[in-house]
Amino acid sequence: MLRVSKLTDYAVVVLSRLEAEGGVQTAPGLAAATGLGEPTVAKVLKMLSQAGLVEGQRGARGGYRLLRPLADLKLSEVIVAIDGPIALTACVDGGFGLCEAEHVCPVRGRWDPVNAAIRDALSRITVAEIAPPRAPAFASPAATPVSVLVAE
Amino acid sequence: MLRVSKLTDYAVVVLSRLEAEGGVQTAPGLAAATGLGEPTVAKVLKMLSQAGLVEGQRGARGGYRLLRPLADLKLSEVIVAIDGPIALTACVDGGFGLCEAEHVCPVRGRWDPVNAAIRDALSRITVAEIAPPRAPAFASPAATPVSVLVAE
DNA sequence: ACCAATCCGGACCAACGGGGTCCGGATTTA
DNA sequence: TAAATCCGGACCCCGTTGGTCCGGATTGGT
Repeated sequence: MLRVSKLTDYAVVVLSRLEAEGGVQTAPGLAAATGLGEPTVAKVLKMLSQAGLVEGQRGARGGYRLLRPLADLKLSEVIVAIDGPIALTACVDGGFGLCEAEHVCPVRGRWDPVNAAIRDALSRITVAEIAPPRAPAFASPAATPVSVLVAE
Repeated sequence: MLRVSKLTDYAVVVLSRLEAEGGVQTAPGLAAATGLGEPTVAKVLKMLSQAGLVEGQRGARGGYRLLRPLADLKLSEVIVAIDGPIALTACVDGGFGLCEAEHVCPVRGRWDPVNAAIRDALSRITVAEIAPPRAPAFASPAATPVSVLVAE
């Protein structure tokens, strides 16, 4: 499938929402605005915070704020923040001790150029490019019964 | 992690072995030559056969043979054969009915250019480029002290 | 004509990781 | 002091992946 995790997808949504609204926003607020689960959004924001893509401010009136505009944020950075290093195989750029049969593995290190190509491709795309252009966040707060749609 | 499945990795190994040896080879033979499990190799070959990358010949003296030289085989073809369509998210190029919240998903279709970029990158690499140039088991026993480095 | 070798198609099962939730603690504001 | 909020982790459930196995079909050899 060659998939990124759903969390990465969510991260893009949350980030775009952060930029659309601007300023400092709480995790529950972002959850409500995006229609995602509150604990899930919190988890995503924590990861993004650890990666230095957003900044969390504690206490009452706290929340998260964007550290860089999305136009300066590479997609690869988000993927790395959520999914970890970008590598198509477990043998990450010739690392040792990961593969039990690495001393006989005939493709050791040969995936490296492939990984590099993928990283390069994902570095050329910014989050702003895949974030929904619709800045208007109005989105009919009561008219978006996401929970209803999802609940089903 | 953005990983391809292990099976895809195995496929590259098996394919490279197929080309290195040439002609028609049996699944058990390839398993022995690559050090992979026999049922696993058989499974990989079946998938590659269904995808039209190799051809299986039944009966005694049967086996598999390569239909195209590895230099003409794109890496993306192998990945598609084993892992299925290349798409980073479940929403494959705007397909419907896959995501339960697609009506309200703000990033619907926006991953398409990303997927295209990945496909493009993987299409520019041939299997021959990542296959080991040659894999004679007797090649350099002393020149591969990897097992010593691993020391486990 | 029979048997052995081999591919073919599918079912089956165990293990790992992802996705989602929850809780206690730390920190800041009112 | 109390409320709001982030922080760090533990926890569990489910789906997919990886790996195995079996019966059937096909082909070549004896």
